[in-house]
Order: sequence, then structure tokens, then C-alpha cells
Amino acid sequence: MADYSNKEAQIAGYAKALAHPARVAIIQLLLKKQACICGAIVEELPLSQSTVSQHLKELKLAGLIKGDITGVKTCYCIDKAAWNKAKKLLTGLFSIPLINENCC
Amino acid sequence: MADYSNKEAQIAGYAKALAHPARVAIIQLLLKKQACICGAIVEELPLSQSTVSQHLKELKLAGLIKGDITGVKTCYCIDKAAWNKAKKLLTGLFSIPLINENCC
DNA sequence: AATATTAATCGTAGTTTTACGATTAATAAA
DNA sequence: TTTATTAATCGTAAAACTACGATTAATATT
Repeated sequence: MADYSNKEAQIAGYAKALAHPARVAIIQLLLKKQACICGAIVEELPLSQSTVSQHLKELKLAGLIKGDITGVKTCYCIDKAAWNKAKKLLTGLFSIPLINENCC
Repeated sequence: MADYSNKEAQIAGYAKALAHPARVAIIQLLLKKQACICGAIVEELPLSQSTVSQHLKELKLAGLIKGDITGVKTCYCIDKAAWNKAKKLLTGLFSIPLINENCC
């Protein structure tokens, strides 16, 4: 009956950012530094440039990445602070002990 | 250019299941066993019975929970195997070392 | 047998997401 | 200065998501 907690909303927010394979792929590319320039990311994905741009925008909106424009190119990278926060929240959820003494 | 990997799709799938605060709340309730019967879950959320049922269905579809009907009531609980798989995939993503020697 | 309870499903409306091509703005190269 | 490159944004269409009330099917209770 009560409203959601801040934590729940934040977890959901970060989960939402990772709720598309393209965005998971982008994050992995950035983590492993196999790509960083927008154009290179586009080449790695089976999507059009505009669609990839949209996914990058969503990741940026969620705070997980930031973009750095230099000249005509844009370099993206993980936002360390936000990434660590997401990690903390998500791993926190998964580390709740699961003792199955339930009905099913 | 190539297609997504299985792993990426699975991560995205589990993330999607957690991409709504109501579903995060449900998972937490089940983990902490503060609720289990559908009706009790409904009482804990600021949503109608039908909407909660829909969220439960999505979590079931993602494999994270299972429902056990006994009489007129339904008891839900975490699917241990799937939950552990999700945990492994998500924590795996978050445990990729983040060395920021990038452009930004 | 009639009524109540529980939870799934149906129908529906509004919103959001996803995807694309086309366009634009900015910088780089010729 | 003209042309090319890069990436964001716009416009748009289709699909998916979210929410609700109403209905339904099943079991419990009276």
C-alpha cells in the first residue's frame, strides 16, 4: 500500500538502463575499452547510427556513461561513481540471503 | 555489426525483469519472506490487484519466480536456480575491472 | 445450493520504447 | 571555400509497457 522506496526506484532505474542487449553491449565495450568513439560503437552493433545514439543517450540519462566531444567525434566512457552505485545497489539486492523455506 | 551474444540478451532479460520498482519490491518481499501469498503482496504495493498480477506474471515469465496454487490462494517464491543465474550474470558484468584511462 | 473469496485474465487507454531514415550542426579535410 | 565526416536530433511508425476496472474460474464458506 505504501509507496516505493528510493532504493527500489534507483535499482529499477539502473536495471532499466541495462534492460536492452544493445545497452549491455555498449557497457561491455566501454568497460573493456574495445570501443569508445561513437562511430566504433555503432560498428559493433547491429543497429543504425541514430538508434545507437538513442541508446547512448539513455545510458547517459541513467547516468551510467558520459560523453566527451572532441572535434567531430564523441568519446564515451563509464561514469565511475554511478557505475559503482549501480553495482552496490544491484549486488546488494542479489546478496540478500535466499533461504527457501517457503511454500513452494 | 554482429548480433548480440546470448549472455548480453540474458543479462538484458533479467535486468528488464527488475526494471520496475514494483517488481523490485516484489522480489525483495519474497527474498525477505515478508509476503508470499499474492493477496499479501498486493497489500504491500500501491497498485491494483490486476496490475500486481501482471507484474507477477512478468517475473514468472523471466523465470525469476514461480507460483504455487493451493486452493483459492497462490503462493509465490523466488526460483533459486534462475535467481542465482541472474546474480551470476549481473555481478559478472559489474565485476569487470573499471580502469579509467579513457578519453574522458 | 448459494454466496464469498482469491487471483488470473480480458479489454482498453495512455505512455514509453525501439527502430529507422532524413536532416542538421559542427568540425575536418580538400 | 567547398566538400566530407561525425554524431545528435527530428519525425514517425510499430511494438511493448503500465495501469485500471470488469469479468471469470476456481475453491471455500455458509
